[in-house]
Amino acid sequence: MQLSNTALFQGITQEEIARMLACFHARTERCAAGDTVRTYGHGPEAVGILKSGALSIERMELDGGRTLLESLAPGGIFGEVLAFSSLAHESMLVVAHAPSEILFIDYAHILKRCEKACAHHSLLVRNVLRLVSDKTVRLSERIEVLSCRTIREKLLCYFGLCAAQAGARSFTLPTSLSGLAEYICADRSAMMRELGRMREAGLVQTEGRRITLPEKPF
Amino acid sequence: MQLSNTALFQGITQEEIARMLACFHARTERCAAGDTVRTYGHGPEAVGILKSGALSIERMELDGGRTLLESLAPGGIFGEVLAFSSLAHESMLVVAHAPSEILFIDYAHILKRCEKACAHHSLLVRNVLRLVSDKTVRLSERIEVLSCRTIREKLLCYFGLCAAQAGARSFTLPTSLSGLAEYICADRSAMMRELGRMREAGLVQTEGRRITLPEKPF
DNA sequence: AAAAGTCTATTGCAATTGCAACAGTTTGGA
DNA sequence: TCCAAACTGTTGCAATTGCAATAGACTTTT
Repeated sequence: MQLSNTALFQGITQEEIARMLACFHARTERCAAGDTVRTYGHGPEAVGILKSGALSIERMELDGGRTLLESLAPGGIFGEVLAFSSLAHESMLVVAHAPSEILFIDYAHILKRCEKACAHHSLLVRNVLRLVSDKTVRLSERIEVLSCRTIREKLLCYFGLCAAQAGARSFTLPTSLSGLAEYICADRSAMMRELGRMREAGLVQTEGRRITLPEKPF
Repeated sequence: MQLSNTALFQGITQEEIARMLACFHARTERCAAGDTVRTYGHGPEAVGILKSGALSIERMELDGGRTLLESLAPGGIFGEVLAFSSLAHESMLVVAHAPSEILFIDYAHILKRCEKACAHHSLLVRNVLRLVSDKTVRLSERIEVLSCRTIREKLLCYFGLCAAQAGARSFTLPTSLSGLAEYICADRSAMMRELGRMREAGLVQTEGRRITLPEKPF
C-alpha cells in the first residue's frame, strides 16, 4: 500500500509523506481479525488510514444491535467526520475483518500549523476537506433519493443521478439489486415488483445490473 | 453583524479578522430582494457569508422545479461543501429574500498557506472543517431517520435523537409538525394519524411541539 | 463435488401510506 | 384591526408497500 495513492495523501510524494508522518507523530497499530480497533464517541480523536487488511465501521444501536455503515479497503480513511465535528454524540465501532495495519494521526496535528518541514501540509488539509465534502455530497444525494415518496420515484431519482454521473442514458449499477434495495431503503421484493412495472411502462430497460433510461422527451 | 460571532470566524478577534479579510482578498457584494446571487455548479468557487439580509439555497430540478435546501440568516455560510468537493455536479441557486450583504472569500485563499500576518489562519481552517463535518453528521442523522420503513419507526428514531441531544426524555421540536413531516418525508396527515395511534399506544406524549417519551424499560 | 451463502425472481395478503378534501386555529403583515 | 397565509387536526378511499414464503441461479469455500 503506497500512501501516496490514498485520497488523503493524493498529490504528495512518498518522501514528503515520510517527513510529514514524523512531524505528525503518526503511529501504526496492528490488529487481528475480529478485533475492535476503536470505539468513537469520546476523547481526543484521531484519523485512521487502513494500510492493509479490511475494516468495517459499525454503528451501535440503543438496543444493542449493530448497523454496518461502511466497509473499508486498504487506502480507506475513517474518523474524518467525527474527529472534526462538534456534534458527534454517536457511538461507533471500527472492527477488523482481517489482520490489519492502521496508521493513526491525531486530528490536532493535521490542523496545527507546523513551523518547518511540511511544505505540503496545506495540500493535506485540502485533501481532508475534499474527503469530507465529497462525503457530504454523497449523503445529500442519498437524501434526495430517500425523500421520494414511492419506490418508483426513488428509483427514477437514483437512476437519474447515475445517468448524470455516467454522462449517458445507459449505465451499470455499482451494487447488486439487493444492494440497491438497501440503498433506497425499500423492501427488495417490492422493489423488484416495481421495477417490473416500470419496465412494462417503458420507463426503464434492465438487463441484470445494466440500466437504460429512455430518451428524454423534453 | 459581528463576523467574530459567526461559526466561520469563531475564536478569532475582530482585528485579526480584518487583517485576514485583506489577506484573502475578500469582497462584499450587495443585492436586492429577489436577486439570484449565485448559481453553483461550475468555475472556481467561493464561500459566502451572509452579513445582513436573508438568503435561501435552492436546488434546480431537471424538470425546472425548485426545492428549498436551506434558509440562511445573517452569520450563515454557504458554498462550503460544493466549493471543496470534487463531485459536485449539482446545480444550485442562492436567492436573496431581502436586501442582503454578502462577503465572498475564494476557497483557494482559505486553503493556501499564507506567509505572513494570518496567525489565526489554521483556526479558520479548523472552523471550516468543523462546519462541513457538522453538516455531515446532521445529514447522517437524517438518513438514519429516513432509512426507517414505517412512519412510526421514523418518528421514534427522530425523537430518540432529539432526546439524546436534549439529554432528557422531554423536549420541544425545533420545527412545526408540518416541518417534521417534511423532515421525515412523510405525508403530514398520515403522520398525524400515526402520532395519534402512538399516543394511544403510550409510546409518546404530545402537547403541541412538546414531546415526551416514556421511561425506558431496559 | 458438496455445501453454504448470496442474489434474483415471484406471489398473496394484510397493513401502512399517500392523496384529496374539509374545517378550525394561530400567526404575521398590511 | 382585518386579511391572508401557515399550521393543526380528522376522515374515507385507493394504491403502494412490507412481510412471509418459496425457488432457482450463481459464487465461493470446504
